[in-house]
Amino acid sequence: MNMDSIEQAKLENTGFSYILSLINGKYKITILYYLTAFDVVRFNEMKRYIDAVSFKTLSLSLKELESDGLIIRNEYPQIPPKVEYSLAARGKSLIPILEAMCEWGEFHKTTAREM
Amino acid sequence: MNMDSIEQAKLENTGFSYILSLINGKYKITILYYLTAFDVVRFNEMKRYIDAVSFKTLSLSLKELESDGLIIRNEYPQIPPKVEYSLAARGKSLIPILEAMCEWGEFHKTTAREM
DNA sequence: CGGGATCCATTAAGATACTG
DNA sequence: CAGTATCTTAATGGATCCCG
Repeated sequence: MNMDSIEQAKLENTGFSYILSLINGKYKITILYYLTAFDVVRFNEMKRYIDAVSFKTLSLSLKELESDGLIIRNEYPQIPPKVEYSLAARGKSLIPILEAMCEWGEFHKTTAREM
Repeated sequence: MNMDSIEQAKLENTGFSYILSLINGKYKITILYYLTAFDVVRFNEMKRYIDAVSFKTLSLSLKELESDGLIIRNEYPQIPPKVEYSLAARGKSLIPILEAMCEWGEFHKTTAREM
């Protein structure tokens, strides 16, 4: 994170802005979290885990995560349909970050908020 | 991240949902990022770094980060006013996560998105 | 300079019904 | 089951003016 001037400090085209663009959206990190915990999750199963999300938002988020290469969509051509989502290699490489966030939250959620 | 059932899988009141609630909002992580990089940043200076943000959103985000104990607002009662923001201890403890995100992004932004 | 207040625009997200 | 389509609502952000 070496920055010497305001010009260099601009976030455009940095790795940081890149990762932010991938995990924006209310439920994306949550989706990744469940895929980390359960490895393979079906559409309606994910909907049950995150019951606040709507079909539309879930569907859109999964599509974006897939096109960003973070998750894999595996469709079984059968009746009734079956679609499984799992982490792609890129997504798996995010696990340490997700776990660090989880641990940070566990540790700090009970801590007093004062400085 | 041990989860054995759907019931336990619900995110309410977990550390993970807690940290998500702190860093939601389009620019909060970015603000923390700049405070990590520059230690002490004034209001308009921050506005210049993140030039896409509006005064209102920046102001609101800083206030929320402050009330969540992540940053410290230091006001100098002078004319013209001067207000400096810096990371609180809680905020500093997030630095490893921010750096991990940064590194992940740097490494993956150029990588092909294919599986 | 560092905001607050107000009003407006844009975007994200939700509800519901429907389909292969 | 795994979505899509449509419509509606909520959340977020932006522009502008103002003040100590």
